[in-house]
Amino acid sequence: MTTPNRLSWKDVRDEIHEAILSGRYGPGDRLPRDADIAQDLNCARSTVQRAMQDLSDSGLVERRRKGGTRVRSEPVTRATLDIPITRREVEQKGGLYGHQLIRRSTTVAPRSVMAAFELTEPHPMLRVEALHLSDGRPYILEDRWISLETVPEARAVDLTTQSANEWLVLNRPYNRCDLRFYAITANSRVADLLQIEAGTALLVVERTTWIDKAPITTVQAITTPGYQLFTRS
Amino acid sequence: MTTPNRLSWKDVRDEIHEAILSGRYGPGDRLPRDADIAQDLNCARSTVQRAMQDLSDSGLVERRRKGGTRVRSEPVTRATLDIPITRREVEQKGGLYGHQLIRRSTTVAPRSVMAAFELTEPHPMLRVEALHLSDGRPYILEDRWISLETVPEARAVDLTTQSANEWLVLNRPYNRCDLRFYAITANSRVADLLQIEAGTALLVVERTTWIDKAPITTVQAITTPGYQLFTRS
DNA sequence: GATGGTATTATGTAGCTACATATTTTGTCA
DNA sequence: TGACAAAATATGTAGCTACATAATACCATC
Repeated sequence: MTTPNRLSWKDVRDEIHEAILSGRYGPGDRLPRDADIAQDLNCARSTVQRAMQDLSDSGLVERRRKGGTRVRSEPVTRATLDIPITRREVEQKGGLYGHQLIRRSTTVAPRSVMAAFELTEPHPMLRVEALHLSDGRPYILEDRWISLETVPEARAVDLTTQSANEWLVLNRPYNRCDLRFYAITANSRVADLLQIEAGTALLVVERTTWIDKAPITTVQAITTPGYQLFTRS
Repeated sequence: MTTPNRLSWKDVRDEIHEAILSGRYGPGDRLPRDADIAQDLNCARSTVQRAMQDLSDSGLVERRRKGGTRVRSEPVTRATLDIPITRREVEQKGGLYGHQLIRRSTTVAPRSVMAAFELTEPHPMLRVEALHLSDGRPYILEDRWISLETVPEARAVDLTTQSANEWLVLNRPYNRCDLRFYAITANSRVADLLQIEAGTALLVVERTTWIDKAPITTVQAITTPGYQLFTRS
C-alpha cells in the first residue's frame, strides 16, 4: 500500500482538531494563520482552508476575515439529524408499512398553524389527519396542514392510497424546513387512535416547510411510546 | 453595487437546486456530469464540484465516482441541531443561571450506561445528579455518568461551583457524540425535584461522548414542561 | 458463457495563482 | 482629540492543472 506522502485536507483537519483536543489551543485561543499552518505541515494554503472550513462547520472553531481563526470559547454540540419519510422508516426497521386516512377537511389556518408559518393573513388550508402503521399497529399519528394557495393540486390527490407525507415529499420539494421537538401527554383521543393509555408521554416532531417564502405544509407527528430520535453516524 | 459576472459556487448550487425543485430533474434522475454543467454555466469544474459537494452534504443529491450525480430518490429531511452548554442556554433566554448538586457517588456502570457506551466490561464511574436553574427555578435535571478511567481527575473537581456539564465541555473535548431524544413521564422523584406534577410528559435529551474509543460521559438531561428543541436557522 | 484483467469515465483531491472581501490598524488632517 | 481615509492583513473564492480513486464497461481468454 503506497501511503501518499502529501496530506489530505482531512489529515490537516484531524491534525488541528487533535491540537485543540490535546489542549495545545484552548477555548478562545487564536490559531496560527492558514498560511503558517500550511508551511508547518508542508501543504498548500487551500488544503488548510478546506480543513478549517470543515472545523468551522462543525462548530469547533470560529473564523473571521482579518480576525483569524480561534477556538470557540463556548462550544456547542452540533449534530445532524436525518428524518426519512415514514414509510421508509418503518420498512427499515423491518416492519410492514401501512397508513390510514382519518380525516380530511378544508378550512382556514388556525392561529397555531399561522404561527408556525409566520403568516399574518388568513390562509386556506387542507387539513389531513392520518395514521402511519407498522405491521398493522399504530406507529405515528400525523396532523398535517397543507397550504392550498401554494399547493392547490393537493385538493385532488387521493390520500388513501398514498400518504400525504410521501406525496408531498415526492412532489413538493422545499427550500426551508423548521423542526421542533417536544413532549406531550396523550389525551383520550390521541390515546384512542394510537391504542395506548391516556396520559402516556409521547415525543412529538413538528415540521414546517416552505418554498421560497410560500408555506407548503406543517405537520405535527405524534410518535408512539418508546419512540426515539437519534443522530446519525 | 458591482455584480461580479462570474458565478460563485453558491450560485451554482442554487442553480442546480432550483433545477431540481422545478422538476427538471426528479427523484432518481441523473444529473449531467460536473464538467458539462461547468461548461453550461461557464464556470470551472471546481466550482461545480463545490456546489455539488454541498448539495450532497445536505442530502438532496447522491454522488458516486464514475456513477455520476443523481437526485436522491428517497429524500431525507436533514437538519442541524446546536446544543449549547446549559448555562449559556439559560443566559441567552435572559434567565439568571444557577445550579445545584444533588448527589454524587462512585460506582460501576449499570447496564443502561454500559449500553450507551457500548461497553462490555465493568467500568468505574462517577455519577453526578444536578439541577440547572433559571432564575432560581428548575430548568433541567441531569443525571450524569463520568468514566473514571478516561477522566480520573473528575474525582477531585468541585462540582458545587461549576457544573459538571461546563467543566467537562471546557476540559474534556470529545471526538464522538451520540444524541438521543425521547419523552418520559415524570415519576414522583423527578416531579419533586423539578417542582412539577407527577405524570407530566417531559422531553429527554441523552448525550454520550467519547474521545477516540474511550468513554467520557453520558448524561440524561430531563427538561421541564414546555421545553422545545429546534433546528437552527 | 463465465472469468479476470484492462481501459474508460466521473468524481475527489492537492497545488498553485490571482483576486475579492471583511476587518482591524494605522495614519492624516482638521 | 476625534473623524475619516488609507494601508495592512487574514480569510474567502474562482480558475486552472495534474493526478488519485472508485466504479463500471469492455474485451480477451479459457
